[in-house]
Amino acid sequence: MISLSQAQTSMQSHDSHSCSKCSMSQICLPLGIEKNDLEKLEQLVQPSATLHANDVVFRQGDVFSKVYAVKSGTFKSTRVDEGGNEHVVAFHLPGELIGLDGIYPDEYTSSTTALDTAVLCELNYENLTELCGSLPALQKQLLRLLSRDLYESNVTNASMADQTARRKLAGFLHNLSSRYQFRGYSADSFTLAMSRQDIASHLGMTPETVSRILKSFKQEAIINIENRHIVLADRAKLDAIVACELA
Amino acid sequence: MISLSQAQTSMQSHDSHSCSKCSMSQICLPLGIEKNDLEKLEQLVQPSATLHANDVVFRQGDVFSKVYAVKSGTFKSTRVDEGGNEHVVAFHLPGELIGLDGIYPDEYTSSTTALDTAVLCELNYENLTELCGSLPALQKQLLRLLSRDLYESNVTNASMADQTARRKLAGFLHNLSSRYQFRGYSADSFTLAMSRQDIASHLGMTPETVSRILKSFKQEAIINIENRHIVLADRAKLDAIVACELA
DNA sequence: AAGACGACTTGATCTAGATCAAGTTTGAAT
DNA sequence: ATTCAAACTTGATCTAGATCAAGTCGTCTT
Repeated sequence: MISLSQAQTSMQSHDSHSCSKCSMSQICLPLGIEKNDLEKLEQLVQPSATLHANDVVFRQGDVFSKVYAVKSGTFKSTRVDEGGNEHVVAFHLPGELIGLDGIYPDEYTSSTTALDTAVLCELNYENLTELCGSLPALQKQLLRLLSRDLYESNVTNASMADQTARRKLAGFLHNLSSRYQFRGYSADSFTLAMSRQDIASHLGMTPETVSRILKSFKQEAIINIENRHIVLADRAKLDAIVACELA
Repeated sequence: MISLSQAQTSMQSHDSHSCSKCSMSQICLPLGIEKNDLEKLEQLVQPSATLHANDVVFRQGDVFSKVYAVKSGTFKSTRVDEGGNEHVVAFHLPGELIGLDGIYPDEYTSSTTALDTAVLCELNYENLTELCGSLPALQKQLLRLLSRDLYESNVTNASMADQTARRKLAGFLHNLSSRYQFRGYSADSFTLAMSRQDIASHLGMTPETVSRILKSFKQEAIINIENRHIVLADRAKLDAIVACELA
């Protein structure tokens, strides 16, 4: 793993950046902002250099000062709890904000690392909230994105408790698929950026169970999976498992 | 259960209200706002009539328009997932905001009901965000409270996955205790407003397991529990279970 | 191309907690 | 006070998934 200081050094900004040219602008913070106001937001945004798998963005406990928007690539946030167990709290796709749960405690509550080649946009939180004061549309969108994270976290909570491992995993694939589709990628065919171990940790099960259930999904022709490339072959069956209509 | 319309009728506002006189003002939205600005916030706040156990505040799927601050009493939010299973997503204590996860989808994502005698403060969300534009301190606090909810939800997630039922339940009692203490109530002696069933649903286990583990905690002199009144008798042992230092 | 270390899979066994099935207690309503 | 239904407890059994233990495969390094 790359050290924090190394990671930070590697995140020198590129010179040119423009939210208006970014493919995520209709999903990310700029959504709803007038074109002439967009410049003000762009002045706050510091794009990162290209990051690689295992590069660390920030560590749990670091003083909170910035939020990050995913421009491309995938990230995971992991948290070590009071008992010393590490859990994958969330995966982050392009257009999503990272670090918002650090606002309240004024420190990051989880560590975030890149899972593949990725680029971030860095925003100083103080400056962002200040700008929100004069751009109602920006304030609105920031609150919307925070609310979405809260909603996603609550849903994950609900679908993790109780449920069988099959259903959790079906729900996870379904969720990933929707998020890819929302971003204009294929809903049925994508590459998992995370390891089986990461998936297991996120869903509260063991990697062995993840492996066995993916295999059973494949045998039942619900998915086709080859290493980390997955094809959702039978959406109806997958949804039926999520909806508890199928064992 | 009282119907939505009944509940709404029962929530006629009281005439007088003042955040400055509310005992939760240093925990709730008013935190950090100048005294002369506080009036503007107070004009937005509509206090509810006294609510009683099982009164419904809003239902999952209702159009989002208001957020609610708990003035007194306890609430639970429950969500029915795609599979038709109901889960307790969160419990809400005085000074906490309810409904924030409805901002993004523009509808409430869970149903909220009172667990005991309680009073709410109702705030129109549009008016609230508008006021945030002119009161930076209010904007800051709203974002902080949203962030706190996100953090709490993530932690719940992490501590629910994986863990033994003993640890989940110890963590739950620890969390409740901290929140009571933060509000100036006793950290070691309180009454559970929620049923064993609700606790079980929130933690992803069965009521039988909750019952058995509470009994074992009592036998080990970690807690003393009589119906819904609980005394945390051995904080060190409880913390040790949360920290996985004790079976 | 060889080596080596993770990542992943597969199988055998074990157990925490679910499920099923009665009880018992509690507190609200008559 | 009595009744009743819901909340809670207790016990017996069962099972999904954890754990333990070898494997095999993939990919990065040299």
